Amino acid sequence: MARKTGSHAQTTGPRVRAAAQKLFARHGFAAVSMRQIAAEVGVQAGALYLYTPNKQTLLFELMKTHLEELLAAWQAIDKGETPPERLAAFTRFHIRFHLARPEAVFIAYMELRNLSPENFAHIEALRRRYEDALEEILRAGQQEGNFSVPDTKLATMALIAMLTGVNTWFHEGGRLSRDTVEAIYWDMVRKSVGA
Amino acid sequence: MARKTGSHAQTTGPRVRAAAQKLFARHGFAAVSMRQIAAEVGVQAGALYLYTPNKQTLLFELMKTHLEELLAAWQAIDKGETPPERLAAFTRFHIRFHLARPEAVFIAYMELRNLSPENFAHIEALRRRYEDALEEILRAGQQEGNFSVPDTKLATMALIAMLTGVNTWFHEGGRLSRDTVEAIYWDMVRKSVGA
DNA sequence: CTAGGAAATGAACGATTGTTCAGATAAACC
DNA sequence: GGTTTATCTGAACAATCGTTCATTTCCTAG
Repeated sequence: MARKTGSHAQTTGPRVRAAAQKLFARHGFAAVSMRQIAAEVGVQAGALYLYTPNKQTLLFELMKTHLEELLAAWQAIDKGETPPERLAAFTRFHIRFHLARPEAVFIAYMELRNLSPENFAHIEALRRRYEDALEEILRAGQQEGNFSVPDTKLATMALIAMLTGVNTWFHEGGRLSRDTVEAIYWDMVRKSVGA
Repeated sequence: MARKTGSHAQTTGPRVRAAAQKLFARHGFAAVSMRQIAAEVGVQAGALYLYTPNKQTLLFELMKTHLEELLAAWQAIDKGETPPERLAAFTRFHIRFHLARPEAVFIAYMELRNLSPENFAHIEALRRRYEDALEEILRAGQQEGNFSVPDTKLATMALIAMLTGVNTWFHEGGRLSRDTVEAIYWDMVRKSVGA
C-alpha cells in the first residue's frame, strides 16, 4: 500500500515522473542515470523499478502523456467559427500551453532519437495529429478565401516551428508579458498567411 | 607523420570530426562513446586522443566550426541594399546554408546543454552575433518604414525559429524543390514583417 | 639500410551504467 | 496481536564509460 502521506506529499509514482522530467530536460535522457533520478526522489535506485519497467519506458510515458494532454487541451478549447478565428485560437493556445510546460516540451522535441522504434512511431503519430489540426485550419482558410497559403503542409511546419520557438527565449517577468507576446505572434502568423 | 594516403583518403583528424558529427547527430553526444567514434573511423579508441584532448572538446570544436562558418558565409554574401532586399537575402541564405549541413545544425541546437559553462558561453556568443545580423536588418527596415515590426528581438527569434525548422521536415527529392521552399518561406517572412 | 618519429594498438584504470533480487521495514487488515 | 502486503534498501551483476600509456608498427629522411 502507499505510505501514509500528509496533505502536501505525493505518492512515489508521480514523484518519479516529476524527477525524471526535471532531470531529462536539464541534462538530457542519456546523461541522466537512474541513480540520479532516485536521489532526486529521495529513494534508492532499485525502488524506481516499482514504478517503471525500465528507463526507456519512463521517457516514453513522459512524452506520451505530454502529447495526449496537448491534444486533449486543444480539443477542449473554444475554437471559434471562421478560419481566421480558429487560427487565432490555435496560435494563442499553442503559445500558452507550451510556455506552461517548458520541461515536457523540451523533452518531446529533443529526446525523440532516444525512443525505441515502436515508441518513436507512437509519439510521431500523436504529434502528427496535432500538426493536422493546424493544417486543417489552413486548408479551410485557403478554400474559403481567407488565407493565401500556397502549400498548407509547409505553412503548418513553418508556423509550428515559429510558435514553439517562444520557449527558447521567453521568460516570465521579462521585458514582454505573455499576453503581449501572444498578441505579437498572432499578428505575425496572421500576416504570414495573408489574413 | 601522416600515413601515406591515396587520392580519396583523408588524414585521420578530419575523419574523427566527421565520424563524431555523424554519430552525435544520430544518437546524441551523451549516447555516443569514444569507442563508437573510433570504430566509425576504423581505429582504436586510444588513437582519438591524438586529435582531441577529450570528448567535450570534440563537441565544442564541431559547434564552434559550424557557427564560425555560418558567420563567415553570411559576411561573404551579396546582401543587397534596402532592408527588404537584405531580408530576402538572409532568408534564402539561412535556408540554403542550414539545409546543406543538417548534422551540424542538429548538434548546434541539441547539444548546448552538454557544453561546459565556458564552452557554452563561447557558442552562445557566436549564435548571438548571427541573431544580431538579422535583428539589425529588421531594425533598419522598421526605421525606414519598410517593415511593421513592433518588437525586433521577438521578430528575430520568431523568424530564425521558423526558418531553421525547415531542417526538421525537408528532404531533397521530395514533393517540393529547395528553390520552391525558399520562395515560399521568403513569401511568409516578407508578409509577416509587413513588407 | 638505418635511424627517427609520428600513428596506432591494446591492455589497463577506476568509475559508473541499467537492472535484479533477497531481505528488511512498516503500514493495513482481520 | 498476528498476518499480509506493498514499499524500499543495499548489495551485487556484467557491461561499458572516458582516459592513459607502454609498446608496436610503419612511413620517411638521410
